[in-house]
Amino acid sequence: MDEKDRNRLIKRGVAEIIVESEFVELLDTGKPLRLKIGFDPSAPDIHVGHAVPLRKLRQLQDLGHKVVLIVGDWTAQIGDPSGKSQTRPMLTQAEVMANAETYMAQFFKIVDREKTETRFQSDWFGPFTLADVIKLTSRFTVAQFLAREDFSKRYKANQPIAITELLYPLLQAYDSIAVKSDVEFGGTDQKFNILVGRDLQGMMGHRPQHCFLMPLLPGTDGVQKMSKSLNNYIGITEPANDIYGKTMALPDSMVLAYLENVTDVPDDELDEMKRATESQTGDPMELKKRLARELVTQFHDADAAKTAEQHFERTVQRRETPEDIPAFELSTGAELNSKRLSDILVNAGLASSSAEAKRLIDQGAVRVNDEPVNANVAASTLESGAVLRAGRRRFVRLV
RNA sequence: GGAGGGGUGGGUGAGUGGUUAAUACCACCAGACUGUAAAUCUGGCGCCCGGAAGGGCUACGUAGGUUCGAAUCCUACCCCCUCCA
Repeated sequence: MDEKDRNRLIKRGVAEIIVESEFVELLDTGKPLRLKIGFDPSAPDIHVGHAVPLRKLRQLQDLGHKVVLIVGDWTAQIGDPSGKSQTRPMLTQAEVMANAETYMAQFFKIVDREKTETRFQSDWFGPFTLADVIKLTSRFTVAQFLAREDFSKRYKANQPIAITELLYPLLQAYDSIAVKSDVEFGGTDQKFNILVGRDLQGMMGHRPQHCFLMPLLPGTDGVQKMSKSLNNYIGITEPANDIYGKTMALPDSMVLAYLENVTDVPDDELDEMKRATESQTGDPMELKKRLARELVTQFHDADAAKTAEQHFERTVQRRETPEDIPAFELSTGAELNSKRLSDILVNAGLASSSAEAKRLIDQGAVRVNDEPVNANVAASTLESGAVLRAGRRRFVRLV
């Protein structure tokens, strides 16, 4: 591996490697490594933020290394202490399996299934006894765990910390023992947990794993990290138009970070983009379109990217009506006569309640055949074939 | 076990008997502007009925109660935090 490739591997889209020099040495031995990554089967939607570590795994797989995917069916019941976590509802075995399958279907859109070993925590935690738990917990102190930022912050702010939450890093650490991992992957927020695994391995006579920490991608709001619960995410299974549209709605300041971390735009091209952005000689919208195309191509294909771009240019930039819009069947006769525009908006899914529909009408967001409609007219005035629009991007063709 | 503080809309957080569907900020939605975005400005932001005017219902941890009227008072319960043990 030449210098350039190696740099790309250990620098781009990587926040920190612990210990980097040792990891590089290990890599150079050519020995196939066991790359650990885990997930909790509680919220199985993978978004572009998750793609950062997954893409890195893929790169390493392509060099001959093996991914060990851990289904956290025990840790899912605790919930990773993110600061707001509540005791989570226990998942049934069936729910765990269903979630795991949903997750893996997405996971393997990025990671190579052939070079992946999937393991369930219950394999080793199922037979765990209280004696094992005590032995495990006795290796660490409360002070060590309070060093973790989440915990210390909450502790100082008089917010509850459940004892089970303290167990979370321990379980995750023990996973590393169980699967004999050489390297563990995660976001920078996983630093503490992964290091506990490294420590535990050392204590138990295993070779300590290296920690591969990836940056947390900011969400579409440009401020907080991307997450489903903040609704600032781009899901990798979302329709092409949505991926494209959400990308275009990103603040300009996010574009380079996304290009660097979740696309394969060549390094020198990326450098050129950075220069152009800094000197303000580039075209920010073109750059963002490039990103949007890259993402759609990655999670769908190049054709879908082209179509999505055309759709965006037509509907958002030129505010025209797109070509293929969902049809909504108007009822007929007496039933129709008793309804009004607001009812149709709700039934067609353009508004979530009739109160919202009326608000949209009042605010001039509703158009019929591109003509604003400012009154809640009778539904009978609507003709089939007409295009009903609410806001920028919600359309329906009446039939 | 004891003493004290607290639970309000997606979030933070006002509100101590009526003009409170509930201040403010954030988030969100729509409109204007625009290069997509950001910024800015304007409006909105529980649900239902009604063309509208307006009306009704539900909501302030849970369940009861007092009152013409309760997020606000009372009782019980649940949960959280702090200090003491």
